[in-house]
Amino acid sequence: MLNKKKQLLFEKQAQIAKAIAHPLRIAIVNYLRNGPQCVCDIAEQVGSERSNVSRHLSVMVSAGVLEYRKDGLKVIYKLKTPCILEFFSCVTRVLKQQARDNEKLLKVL
Amino acid sequence: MLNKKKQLLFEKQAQIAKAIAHPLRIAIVNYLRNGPQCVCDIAEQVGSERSNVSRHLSVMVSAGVLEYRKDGLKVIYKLKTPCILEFFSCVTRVLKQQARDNEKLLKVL
DNA sequence: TTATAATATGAGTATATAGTCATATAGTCA
DNA sequence: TGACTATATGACTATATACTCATATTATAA
Repeated sequence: MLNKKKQLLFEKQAQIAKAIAHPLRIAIVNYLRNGPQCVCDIAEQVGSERSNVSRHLSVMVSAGVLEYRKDGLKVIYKLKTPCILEFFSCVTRVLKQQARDNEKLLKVL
Repeated sequence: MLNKKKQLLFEKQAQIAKAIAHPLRIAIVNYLRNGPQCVCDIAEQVGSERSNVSRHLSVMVSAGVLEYRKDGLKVIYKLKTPCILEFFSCVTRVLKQQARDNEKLLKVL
């Protein structure tokens, strides 16, 4: 059985993972590779309502993945911990492995 | 706006992120660092019902994060793409940053 | 064959999350 | 000031996810 400390750590880690575990949020993180962007441009880029994007952004801020600054009317969001991007290189490896597996399966059929 | 290909990629990536975005699943992945384990031992370790653990395991298998082999009555699960573990080193960095931020905040109060 | 054990899964409930619309808030500028 | 713009949020609905219990499936071994 796990102790309380470990459980708390796993919950925190899960919160961060959850913060990026959504197609729209991944699209946002991906867009922010190019540098800081306002909500309106992000919404335009990912093709969703501003109110919806605003919510997704605040989830990622709470999780510590993004940070923002205000600039006049606009609010500019940016990646806080760019190591998040490393995660995607692993994810890509997983996807490539899946593709190879599917290929093998196809040959057997 | 995003094209269809990108959207599909982001959905796949989100599926993988979702597969580990849960405290129990993180506990499982963490336990599997030590090597392959059966459902009963995993359930014991993480402190949850076997049926529940079994479901979590199958989610991670579908996402390509885990794989399994049968051994008599037991089913042995293991990490398929250990690079998933790298994700946690980033997550740890995020958490440390949060801790630093909180410290700063405390000093201001 | 029968009893037992490990695992998986259907069905149900409870909870969490996403998305939309309307509205509030705050900054800009004529 | 008043009109306008960007963003955030409350309230709601729809959907997804987690968990539990009962049951099915599969393998083992007496």
